[in-house]
Amino acid sequence: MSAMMDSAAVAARTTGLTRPIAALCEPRSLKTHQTAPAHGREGTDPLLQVAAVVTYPKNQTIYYEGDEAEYSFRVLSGTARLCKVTEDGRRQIAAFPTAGDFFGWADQETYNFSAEAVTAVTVEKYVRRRVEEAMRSDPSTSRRVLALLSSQLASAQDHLLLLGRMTAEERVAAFLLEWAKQCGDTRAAKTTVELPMNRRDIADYLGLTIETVSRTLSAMKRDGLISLSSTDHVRLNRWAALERLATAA
Amino acid sequence: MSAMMDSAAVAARTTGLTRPIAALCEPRSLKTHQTAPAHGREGTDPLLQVAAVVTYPKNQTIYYEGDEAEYSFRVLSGTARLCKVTEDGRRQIAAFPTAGDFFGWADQETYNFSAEAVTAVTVEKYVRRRVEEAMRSDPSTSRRVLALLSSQLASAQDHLLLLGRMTAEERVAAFLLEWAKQCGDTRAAKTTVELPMNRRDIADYLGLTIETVSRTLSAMKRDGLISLSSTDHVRLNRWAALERLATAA
DNA sequence: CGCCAGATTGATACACATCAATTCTCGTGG
DNA sequence: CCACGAGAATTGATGTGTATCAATCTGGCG
Repeated sequence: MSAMMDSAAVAARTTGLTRPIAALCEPRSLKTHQTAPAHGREGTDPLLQVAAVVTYPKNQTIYYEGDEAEYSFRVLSGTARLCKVTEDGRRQIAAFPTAGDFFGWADQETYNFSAEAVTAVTVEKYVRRRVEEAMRSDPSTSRRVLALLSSQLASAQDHLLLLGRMTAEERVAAFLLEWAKQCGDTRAAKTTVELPMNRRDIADYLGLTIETVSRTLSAMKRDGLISLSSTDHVRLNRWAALERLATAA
Repeated sequence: MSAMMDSAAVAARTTGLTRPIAALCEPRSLKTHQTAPAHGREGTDPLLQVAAVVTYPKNQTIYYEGDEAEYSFRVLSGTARLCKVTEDGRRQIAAFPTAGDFFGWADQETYNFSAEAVTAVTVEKYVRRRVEEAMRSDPSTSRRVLALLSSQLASAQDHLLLLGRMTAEERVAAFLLEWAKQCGDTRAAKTTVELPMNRRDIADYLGLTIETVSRTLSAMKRDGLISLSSTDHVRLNRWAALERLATAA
């Protein structure tokens, strides 16, 4: 996923692609990597355009908390982060949207979290007003959006338990498993997870410090739970043991 | 606390009232008739029922995490709590739904948090399948549900910052203000907030222990930020100071 | 009045943060 | 190809905020 990063010192580039709203209503899991969509390349009339495909380079801000919530997004490839920073610099990351994930839907006027690119990230960018129109005419669109939202809600709620009640070790274990699962690595005995984000991002997601994350990973390595082939490649050696930690058994 | 417990050794009681789905979406009025009282956690024919008004006594479970998510709810009066408990007994409360709040919507098959009555709580109980039908025929219902869901999502995300990055003092300040605001007490210089939940509930909502909550409240009292006329009536003496704490300035 | 669950307060422990060096990684240019 | 930075990660020493353990205290109720 770092292949395209360099060329992306350029700011976000908007293609002229038009995407059908159907992409939102697809009944099947959206977690499939879909590369360049069918090139419909119809008229560039912005009014006819429902979704544009946009790529943001690593670390670029997609939108700021407080911005008018004019667009919503669906990730095609790469990883983003949704975060909030206090006045004195403390940061909390709410989620790392990856391929198939939806973000930026706000019913209020403004976004209440910022969105940034962890790696170079390609998204479908929807004009919210258009999506609302589509929902009005097509109930299945509503259902799809509803499903996406409620799955986001469930994730956020699960994360509350992690932040409120889990130990550092449990948080890290939960994080590794969550990432492994969503990478599609289905509990194969020994899977290797690639972590696109750095230690600070992980720490801010887990409500810990970089040092604690690092120490915890080192301890897990020492105990044989994981192996670290490189700083961002983790092999899960003892899935069951990690599961036990993650569920706070 | 045992005031009503006796009369309420009985399980939740379903009144004969029929509520139109209109409560969820102003314009329409699907009418159904359903008078069967029936005790227990169900007992009425769900197929005929769009929304029944049900009252749960203090501390009764409305549904369990993992139950099939057949109903969703809207609070008419009283306070509920949405919580999750780990195998070893740690508990996290995600929210305290009060009048007007919607809960129990899950797109998955099962609830992923339990719901319990903090005080006696009266709710509108919707058969989800019916709501889904209504959404299919009336887009405004979808919009309404969507708005409710996304506001829940925003609250949950805000709470992530609190649990992940705030100190005990900041958490308690944020909690008091949140409760004061949602009680409609509009920043009158000195407002008194009534807390329907006990210290354990507060602690489990804020990711702290009872002792820490208690100590923090005592310290705030000592410093003149608040007054405690009784254990569950807090007067906010210095709103601005509390706001400063709550926003982690 | 006296019970008892809930709340407060106190003493101490400990998990994680903070402060402070290294060590690792990797991109860059000689 | 290797030296060289410089940021990122790790590791170490120490501090501290909150948990834990343990008494009281309080207020509603029989």
